Amino acid sequence: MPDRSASPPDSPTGGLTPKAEQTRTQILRAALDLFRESGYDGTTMRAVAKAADVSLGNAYYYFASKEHLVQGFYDQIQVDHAAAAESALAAETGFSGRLLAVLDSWVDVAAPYHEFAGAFFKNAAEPRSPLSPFSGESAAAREASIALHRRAVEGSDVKVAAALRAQLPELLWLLQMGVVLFWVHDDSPEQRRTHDLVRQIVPLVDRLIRLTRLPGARGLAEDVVALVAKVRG
Amino acid sequence: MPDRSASPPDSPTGGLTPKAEQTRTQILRAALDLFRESGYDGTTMRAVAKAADVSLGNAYYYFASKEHLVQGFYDQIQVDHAAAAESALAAETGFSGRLLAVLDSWVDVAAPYHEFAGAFFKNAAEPRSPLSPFSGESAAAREASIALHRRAVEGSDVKVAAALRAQLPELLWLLQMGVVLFWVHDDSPEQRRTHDLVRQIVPLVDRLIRLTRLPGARGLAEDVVALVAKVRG
DNA sequence: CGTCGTTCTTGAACACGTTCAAGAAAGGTG
DNA sequence: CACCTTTCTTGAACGTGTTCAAGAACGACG
Repeated sequence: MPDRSASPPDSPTGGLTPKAEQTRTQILRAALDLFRESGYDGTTMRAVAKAADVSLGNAYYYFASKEHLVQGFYDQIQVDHAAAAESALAAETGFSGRLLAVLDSWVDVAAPYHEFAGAFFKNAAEPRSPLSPFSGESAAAREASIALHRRAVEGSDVKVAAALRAQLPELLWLLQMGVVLFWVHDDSPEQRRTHDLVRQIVPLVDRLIRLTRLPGARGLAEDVVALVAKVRG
Repeated sequence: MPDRSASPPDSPTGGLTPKAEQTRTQILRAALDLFRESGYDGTTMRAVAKAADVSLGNAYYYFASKEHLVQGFYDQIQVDHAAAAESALAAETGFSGRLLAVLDSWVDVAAPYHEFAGAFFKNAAEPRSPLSPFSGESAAAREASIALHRRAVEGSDVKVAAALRAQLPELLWLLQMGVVLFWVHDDSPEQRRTHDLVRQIVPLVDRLIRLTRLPGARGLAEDVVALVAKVRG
């Protein structure tokens, strides 16, 4: 009796895949090409299968759904962002500059996918979707992104209230999610408005963080941290 | 020659509808009932049409798509919220209490739709969707919601930096959007965690606002307002 | 080699959202 | 009343994402 719930390699480079891992990447590559070319809705699973030289059913053997193909896009952009941010970070020592480096490099890296991203962004917003940035399936990418912000913080000179320090990278990641939300809605050419937003908001964040060391604000900062900690669980 | 782009009453209670407006509400009512009962994905347009005693094609004559049926849900919940918040506001004079009244009453009013909301929330997140809270089609509901927050601010004793005062209702509306985002992802029974979030974040916001009058923070507040103003355009 | 269990592959079939050509009612206008 | 235009109504048909029963290919063990 064949396994009813035929679950193939589920993770990007899942543990269990002999050599037909190649077929998987073949499908994924075809999908990303078509997504880029015709957008998400404009790309049919039949077209993906044909471009990858497999049958329709076979595509579904490797990817549980069309949405799952998008996870490949996530992984790709995350890797690209990590590389771009890393080289931008090398040139900056101030906190402000380093945060700007991380945020701005994301906007640059994501630029080619802007139109396509708008079309499938809705899927990411669905709570139960594996594509949600808060989902368990996205944990790896999320952690990697938070780690990037941690590097931005730790490599800098920023003085921050002790209680806040540990949580800061996660809060900055949240800020980045906000930037992404804005970016997706940004119709301006070259996403100039998102660039402007980033450039203006970074010094504000910088000042806000330094403010947390003032007597009147420290307690507030601690409460914010406590709130985030409680709410995250 | 019949009008090719057969556009029927587009707005909720659009100007031009003789008496067959009744058919429209009939369909809408059937849809909302089914949505509540079986969720968004579990409800088919065929089922809606049958429940409303019209043909499938006729449902599409009145509503351009399944998503457009959801606008009815939006309108309903906004009206309910306005009423609930109004009565809650009557009992509160402090800013903190008034803000809590507005946010908490939303969570209460929306509770019956929590499961259903999660299923279609993705549509609202799509930039080009008319259901997006930032879209032109949602402008009316958005304005009404902002007006509610304006009432919360103006009826209270809060002292806020002048520059911030005008923008505050809009910022609070943004805060509410954040609460909605959290609510949609909230799996806890009765959405207890969202209630906790609201109850904890309100005093924080209260303190944060009062802080904007301190010398060290006032400039920052003004810059935030300037940023929001620029970014909104 | 033969046999069995697992992994992989296939295309037909299903249910759905949506479109469309065709026509029925309804509402003037003479 | 007859005629025409506009509004409304219909169900078949299309293309889509997804499922499924059936079997091919493969690998291990005797």
